[in-house]
Amino acid sequence: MQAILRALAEPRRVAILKLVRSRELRAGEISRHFRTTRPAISQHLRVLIKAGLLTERRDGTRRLYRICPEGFAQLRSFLETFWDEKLAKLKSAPEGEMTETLGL
Amino acid sequence: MQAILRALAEPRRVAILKLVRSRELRAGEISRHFRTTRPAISQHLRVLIKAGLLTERRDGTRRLYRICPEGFAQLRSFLETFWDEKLAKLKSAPEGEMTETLGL
DNA sequence: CACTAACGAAAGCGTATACTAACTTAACGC
DNA sequence: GCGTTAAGTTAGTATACGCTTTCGTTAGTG
Repeated sequence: MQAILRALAEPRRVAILKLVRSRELRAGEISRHFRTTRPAISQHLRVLIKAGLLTERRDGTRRLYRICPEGFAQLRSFLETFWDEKLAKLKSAPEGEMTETLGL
Repeated sequence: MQAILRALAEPRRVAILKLVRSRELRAGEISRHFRTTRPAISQHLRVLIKAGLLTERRDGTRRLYRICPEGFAQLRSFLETFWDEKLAKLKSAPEGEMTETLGL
């Protein structure tokens, strides 16, 4: 979960996701939308893929990128516990990251 | 928007939000749930407030913290454009952060 | 008015991370 | 096979960010 949130913390990565939101795009097309260098975008693409928000598909020498709905589904269900407090109380009784709490 | 996403990138800040999700808590109570020092948590609280995910209320020498639904509402509508692509195409025709695109 | 409790603010420090520059790899056309 | 196009990988570097320590502030309590 944290990987997803960390990935979205970078404005450029969000912008990339917006680009590929509606249609599949090639790496070159994506990087051409930004003023940074191509390797910089390439690194952002790795982060997004690792987070599960993006998928890569190879076509010859080209690489095509597309939104990965699974990652967003995960994010969605995670965030739903915040705008629905009743749900939250049910879902997180033992609470994942609470290993730190009450504890050591 | 980026402030919200940046705020959520830190695991401890997410944990804090989980704590105050159901009930209002004092600063001391919150920091007692973690092994870090109190100022560290205080800084996280500032970030969350600035992002609009948390609200502060003073009661004498105490400070009480509570989830701020407005911030989550903002986040929600932002993310909805990702799991509903039809919506995305309508909403972001000129596209906010696209100042960088096509452009220089 | 001291004294303590409950905090936040400021400064300093170490690490994580996003960038650039150079290099490498893989597929295609001739 | 050789060059070109399309892309990722690998250092290296500069800045951002989170943590700790110390100090400051405000409100209760005798």
